Amino acid sequence: MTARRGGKGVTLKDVAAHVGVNASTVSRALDARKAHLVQVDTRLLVQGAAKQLGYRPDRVAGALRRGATGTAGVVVADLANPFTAPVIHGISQALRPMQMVPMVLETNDDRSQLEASIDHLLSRRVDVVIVAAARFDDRAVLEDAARHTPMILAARGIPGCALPQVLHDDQLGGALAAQHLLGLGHTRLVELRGPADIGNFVGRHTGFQRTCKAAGAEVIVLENALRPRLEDGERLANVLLDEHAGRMPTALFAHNDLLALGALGVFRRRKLQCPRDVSIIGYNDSLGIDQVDPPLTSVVYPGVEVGRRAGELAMRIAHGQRPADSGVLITSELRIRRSTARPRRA
Amino acid sequence: MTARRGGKGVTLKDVAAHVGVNASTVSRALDARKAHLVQVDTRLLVQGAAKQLGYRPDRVAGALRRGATGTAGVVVADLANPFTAPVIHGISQALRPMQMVPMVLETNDDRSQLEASIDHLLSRRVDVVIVAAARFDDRAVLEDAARHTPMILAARGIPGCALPQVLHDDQLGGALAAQHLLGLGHTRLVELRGPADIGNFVGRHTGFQRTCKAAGAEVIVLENALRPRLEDGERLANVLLDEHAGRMPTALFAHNDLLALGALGVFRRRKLQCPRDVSIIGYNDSLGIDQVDPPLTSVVYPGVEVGRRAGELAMRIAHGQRPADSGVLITSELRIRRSTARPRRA
DNA sequence: CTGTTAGCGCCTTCAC
DNA sequence: GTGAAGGCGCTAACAG
Repeated sequence: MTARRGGKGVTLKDVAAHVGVNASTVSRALDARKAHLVQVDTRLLVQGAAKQLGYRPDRVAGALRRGATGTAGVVVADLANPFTAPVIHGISQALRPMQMVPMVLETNDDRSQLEASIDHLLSRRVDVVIVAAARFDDRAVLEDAARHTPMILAARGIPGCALPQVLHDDQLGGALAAQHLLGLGHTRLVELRGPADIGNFVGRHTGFQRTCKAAGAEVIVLENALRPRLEDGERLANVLLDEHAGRMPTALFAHNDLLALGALGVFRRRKLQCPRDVSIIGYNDSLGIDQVDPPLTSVVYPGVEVGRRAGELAMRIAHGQRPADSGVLITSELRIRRSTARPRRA
Repeated sequence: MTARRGGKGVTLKDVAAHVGVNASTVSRALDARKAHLVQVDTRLLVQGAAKQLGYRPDRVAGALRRGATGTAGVVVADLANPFTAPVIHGISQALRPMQMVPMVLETNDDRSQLEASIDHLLSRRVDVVIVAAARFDDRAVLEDAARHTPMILAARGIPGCALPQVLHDDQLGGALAAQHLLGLGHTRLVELRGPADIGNFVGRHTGFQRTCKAAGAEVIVLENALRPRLEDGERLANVLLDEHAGRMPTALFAHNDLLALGALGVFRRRKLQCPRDVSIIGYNDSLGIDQVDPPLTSVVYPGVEVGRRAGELAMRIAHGQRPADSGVLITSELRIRRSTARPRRA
């Protein structure tokens, strides 16, 4: 079927020679945008020969010539975090119709890996970079890189950053969580906070804190999680039980479902029932979280939507349209399940 | 800090002009493998100038010249499936030290999208392709593509395929599941099978079936899931309850955790208790599956390991070492939790 | 409509 | 140890 020459690929020249025309003609005949410049019968001839010889355009050479590679960089913190995959999935959805391909790199929330990733991507001349791994102190690095290649922030924002940002409204999410718990009658609450240099967690905290304050409720302050994972949820829950035993809160807002699950496990082991003794509310509405015991109330994180919108914005930018809306906030909603209830009579 | 010229990037020539040497010298001075060919002081001069001007090598041009792009294609079925992320994570771990960058494409288990993905990747001249989305009838397409660019199969195998394969031992996994259930005393079982043209599910089925047969146990045959997701688990569980009400099995082996969770939900709604009325065993040992009610017994799928091994093999191949071991099987283990128990007295 | 020419930025001979 | 030249495969600009 597909032919091959001496170990190397078939080039435009080969096709041209085979048909007996010039390489430029082949180039034009095979480019949808220019095919009309070529006489119908030669075009057909060329297309036939191309298929017969198994010609596949070399987009590396094309990219060098044109200055556009048809690739987008995607920088994420951690692929293993269940929060990440939907975002990439959304980005991927937006790229496909534009025939763009993502290069996906992980930072592990490490600054030098972020820099290395950006370096790789810019060296490979991606047309645009989507950063879903930003921490506050990465701002200078990112803004600097953006002077060479357009960049946008997705999923994780940096306040005041000059780059376009496509974010979820974490502040609203935090407020929704607070409203729900306050509405149930809780007056002493606690937060399991994610790292303080990641916008999402700051937003969730701000929204939650502000809403609780306004209602005159008490919020116990715990240290932030180092990484918002199961183990840190366990650690913080133990701290809470050990150091605040006298004044246990009746409700807990975890900045993500993993932290919530960690806490839930510790509570169970230490004989506290949810929601009887503590109501728990998570964040992300992760897959399967409704099958947990008890099914977890959680703020929906619309990861696919965030990714898709970021991807769409990136595509517009890559194609030279610098759009007016240099910021998108995607709204939240709360999925109420059985892990939250009225507090027991005090 | 970083400089820029009239909207374009800094090139080798710019650095050369700045130092007053030839571009070849700059090229050599900045290439670790050739730097020794350059006098120490000119080398330092060049390196200084490069940094000062903010020179960043153009790997697109380099790739054209050298014939290697330093990129690997990664083809997955579905990024939103929790099974996928760990595999990519593992691949990513293997690529990083080799300074290679993955281009990640999704097929949605659709043949034409698989072909389009491969086309994209080969056009962009990736050095190697890792396919983690293979279905049995993709064999010809994949083997054909492999004549142009080295390809390997990861996570999902095709029996008898000529490409190197890095797989998990699904047959062992199915056997482990069966042994566990048989050991508990179950004699009438059922399988929630994934699609029949995906190697993993065929392997799980074979291992399970064979082990049950050898023990003389009865396995109820249900149609395969169309997609191994929650909804299909629900659908098949309903089919089971509606059509096999008279002879309900006491144990269920789901080909993945999502199918298991779907079935679990239906059973609960229809007043069957797990594990009292039905034992359930899943596959993948997904994150958080131990927090479900009841905590799910599951066969571990070592996705990160599979990805890492596949990535390592791909790296060796990309660097020209065609290795002897054209197949790797990664072992399984069972995580026993509370969703499986002895059957009730019949 | 088609051919010719001239690079895109880099790296690898081959000279010196 | 360094420079000059050529070309990877493609496409845009300019002729004809």
